[in-house]
Amino acid sequence: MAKIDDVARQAGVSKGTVSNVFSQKRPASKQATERVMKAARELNYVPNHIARSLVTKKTMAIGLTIPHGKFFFSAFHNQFINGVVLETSNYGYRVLLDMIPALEVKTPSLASYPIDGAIVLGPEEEDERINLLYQSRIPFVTVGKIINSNVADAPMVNNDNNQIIREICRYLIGLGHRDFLFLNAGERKTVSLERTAAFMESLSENRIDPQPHLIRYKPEIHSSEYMQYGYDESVQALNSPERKVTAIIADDDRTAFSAMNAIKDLGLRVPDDISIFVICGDLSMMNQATPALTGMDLQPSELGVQAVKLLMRKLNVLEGEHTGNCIVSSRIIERSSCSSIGGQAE
Amino acid sequence: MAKIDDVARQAGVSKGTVSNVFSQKRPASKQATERVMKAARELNYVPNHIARSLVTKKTMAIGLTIPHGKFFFSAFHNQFINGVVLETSNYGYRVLLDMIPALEVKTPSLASYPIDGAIVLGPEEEDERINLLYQSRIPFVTVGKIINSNVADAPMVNNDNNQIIREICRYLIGLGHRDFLFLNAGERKTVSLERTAAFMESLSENRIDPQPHLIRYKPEIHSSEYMQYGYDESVQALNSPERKVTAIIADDDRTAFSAMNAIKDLGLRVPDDISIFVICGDLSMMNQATPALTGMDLQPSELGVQAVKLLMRKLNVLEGEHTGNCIVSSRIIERSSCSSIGGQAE
DNA sequence: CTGAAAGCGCTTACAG
DNA sequence: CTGAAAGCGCTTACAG
Repeated sequence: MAKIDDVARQAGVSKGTVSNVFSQKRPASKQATERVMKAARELNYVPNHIARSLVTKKTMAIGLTIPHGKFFFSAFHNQFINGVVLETSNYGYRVLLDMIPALEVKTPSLASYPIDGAIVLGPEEEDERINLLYQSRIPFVTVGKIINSNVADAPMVNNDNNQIIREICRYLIGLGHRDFLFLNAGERKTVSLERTAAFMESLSENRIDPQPHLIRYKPEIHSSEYMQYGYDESVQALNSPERKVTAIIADDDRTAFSAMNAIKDLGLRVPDDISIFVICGDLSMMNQATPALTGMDLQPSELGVQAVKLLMRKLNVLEGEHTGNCIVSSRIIERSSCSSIGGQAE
Repeated sequence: MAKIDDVARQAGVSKGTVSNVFSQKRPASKQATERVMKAARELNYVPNHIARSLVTKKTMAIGLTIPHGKFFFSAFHNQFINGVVLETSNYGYRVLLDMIPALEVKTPSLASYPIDGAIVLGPEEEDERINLLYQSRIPFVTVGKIINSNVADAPMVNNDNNQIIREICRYLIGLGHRDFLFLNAGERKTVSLERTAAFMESLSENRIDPQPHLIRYKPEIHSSEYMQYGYDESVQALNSPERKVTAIIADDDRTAFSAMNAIKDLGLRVPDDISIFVICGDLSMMNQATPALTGMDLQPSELGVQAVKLLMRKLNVLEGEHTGNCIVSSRIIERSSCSSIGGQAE
């Protein structure tokens, strides 16, 4: 590959001038520009991204650090990433998919992260990703709250999880439900903690005895086992002789689907016997189930867009103050999987 | 951030020795290693990835170039990317999500791609991504055939699209169907060309008149309009008075779902009136529809894994010959959305 | 096993 | 607007 010296020589200018033409950071005369471009074309020259990065200290990439382990994207992640990629490209940046801890293990000779900033998806308690990023002095934003960490000043984009759970409870309790199976997200996810707290509060405000053993957490599992969680937990909760559960709140669409399968296998019906509410699922998929699933619209794609904006602001790529956190709104999409306790469809 | 000179000074060794300790490319004495590590710890030193890249000419990242435009991941892409990310991390590499043309437009001061190799997802006819990559001399593999390009020697991973369409036709024709609506992928995708060719051949081998206007191609659209394609095309094909279509072959799950909605709205039933076959969809989602959808299992995750392996072999990271192309097997998952033409469930 | 020195391919004050 | 030169932070023959 041709390098800047080759172009400079062929165009009869200095390296600095070639640099100016390509970086556009300093003006170049029309004449010089033309000669440089001509030479560059002839030599098939393109500036070396790495060499440029070394001196500018910018990689023009942001990291998207996804949880490690046998991780599989859900529809939510999917849409979130869509939002991130689309918005990121608006600033001329790229997205580096990063499974930091997994990489650490495999690569004894670690090195700095070749990114200008990072988005941390789904923070957990004592999240190593956050500590790593903090130590590396890489600016980052989180999608979800940081809990139990000495790092607490990172901008955050989030849904209003407290509000969301309260709305769900109000809706379901309004239908007469008092006994819930809550199929929450992973146990260490801070979103789960937020939800559980709000759930307990909502119940006690409504003078309902919270039953901690009916709040379950998604294990860290492989995609193929994914459907098993909702199924097994549902069977266990619904199958006992003293069963009282009349409504299931499911973290995502898959969990809800597998719960539906369990309900069906137990000879029960949705929503006549059991209502199902999905917190974060793909709306078009949920609409395709029978009955169509009621749930929240969390706007995952918008979460991604806002996360990028926040980060770009922190990187001074986007102008404007650090408005701090950003809460993306959500609303209930009512379909047919929840009915009043009498069995009467809503 | 501390740099290599700082560590060398503090440890009382040369830069070269510090480098050896971290890169592990040359042996270092136990003593030197310890002193370097101690100094590094004290100074919080980590090698600068960019500086290293500049001299080694390796970025330790591969690009995943996804189609540009208002692109949204499907469940297929989702699983594919999962396979890519997981496998890539096995070699200590990272994945850079790239929407090349989109970036070009936004970034007048273009630069070389900071990647060691690339995976091109869903090649199209005269695909600019492929030309760009080829010009840049970046090794790449494609997921799908390259057609109508001067670049033809890139390793490829693919499903056997010809075989797949033939199997589908055999299956459906075996059920008595002779009039199909084929809701294919995007018009410029080479996979669509492969499928269409195989479809036409299968029909004529069975003495069925191919009806080109019943082969439709997915427009390049936004996620929210995505469901519209299958719906509109289905309505148009099924609504005409002289309708004969009895089976729909749908590219993906969303298209199939929207077709189902259309069928329902027209007062028809699946599979009694219309059979639906999904080529590339999320199997668990398809299982959740009513009726559960019959379709192919294309193993998207495995496609991703094999694409990475092929690329790693080309980059000499993975040993072994360039076995050339890799065809990932597929099979029909029979559920309840296809029945024999008489209306009798299969 | 280790050190001194050159070099990877750019950008950027500095001077003009 | 342009050039000469220093420097970004590493790795790597080369010599020992």
